[in-house]
Amino acid sequence: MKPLVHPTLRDITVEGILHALSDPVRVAIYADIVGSDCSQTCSNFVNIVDKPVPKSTLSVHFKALRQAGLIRGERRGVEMYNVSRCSEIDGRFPGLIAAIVKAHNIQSEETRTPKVKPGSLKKRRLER
Amino acid sequence: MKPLVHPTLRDITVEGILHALSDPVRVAIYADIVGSDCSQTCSNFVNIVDKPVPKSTLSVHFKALRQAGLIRGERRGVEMYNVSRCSEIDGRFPGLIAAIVKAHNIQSEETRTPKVKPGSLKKRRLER
DNA sequence: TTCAATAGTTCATAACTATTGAACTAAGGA
DNA sequence: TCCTTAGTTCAATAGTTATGAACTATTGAA
Repeated sequence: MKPLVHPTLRDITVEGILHALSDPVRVAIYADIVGSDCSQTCSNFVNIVDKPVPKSTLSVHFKALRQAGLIRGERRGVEMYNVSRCSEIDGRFPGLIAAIVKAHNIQSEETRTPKVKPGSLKKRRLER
Repeated sequence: MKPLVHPTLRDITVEGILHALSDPVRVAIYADIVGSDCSQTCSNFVNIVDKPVPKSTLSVHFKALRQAGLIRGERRGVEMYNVSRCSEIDGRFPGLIAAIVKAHNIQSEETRTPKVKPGSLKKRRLER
């Protein structure tokens, strides 16, 4: 099986990070990985949003997060464990990851307990 | 001519912001608008990156920034003036915009004065 | 060693999104 | 009025993404 590729810190770009996290599924996965203190397998995230994410799609999302330099993946047997590279990234772009994850959490919290009357938002965020 | 549409603060999403700023031309335009104290017309940005940006493309990019809620545009005669909505956004997602613009500036600075051997970077950013 | 189960990847294709030249609109002069 | 300038829209094309189906790789059990 092909070895996993991870960009060096220098090859990580702001645009790449923002693009990777501009997808609702990927930002949810990433916020979860950043917030957890142990590494996580792909299939933990099948139900990260309301609708189950197909495993081929999950695989593509994890590849996108790896290639953006946001996570590091390691195969262990049949599974793959993923950890965040946020402390590395923080050395180069201080505060960036924290601000994005915080904003994501604020938004998720709003969606979970909306201040406006439920259903009045045109596009509810977790729908696809 | 069609009136400009701007989302309300509530309708702005983190994903929308990240997507809008995941394009190298748009993030450069936006960082410039945030960093300047007066409003800016579209055509000021034709040479924001090394290669001139066609005006139809610029128009689409400004529409994307407006629809993401990042800027507010106002037609004045034949021109359009644009200002950042960062203080509004900061009320909802504190520190997000500042962190992204700062990271963009760090990256631009690195590219302008590379630590690695000159010429080894694919895309050098020209100064304006 | 063979089989089955499990985790993840690859491929093909369909659906979507982005770029841009050309034609257009609208405003402000001369 | 006609010209110029600023920006928009359209249409063609190029590029990207999502996902079911088929695949590989690893593990454990029989």
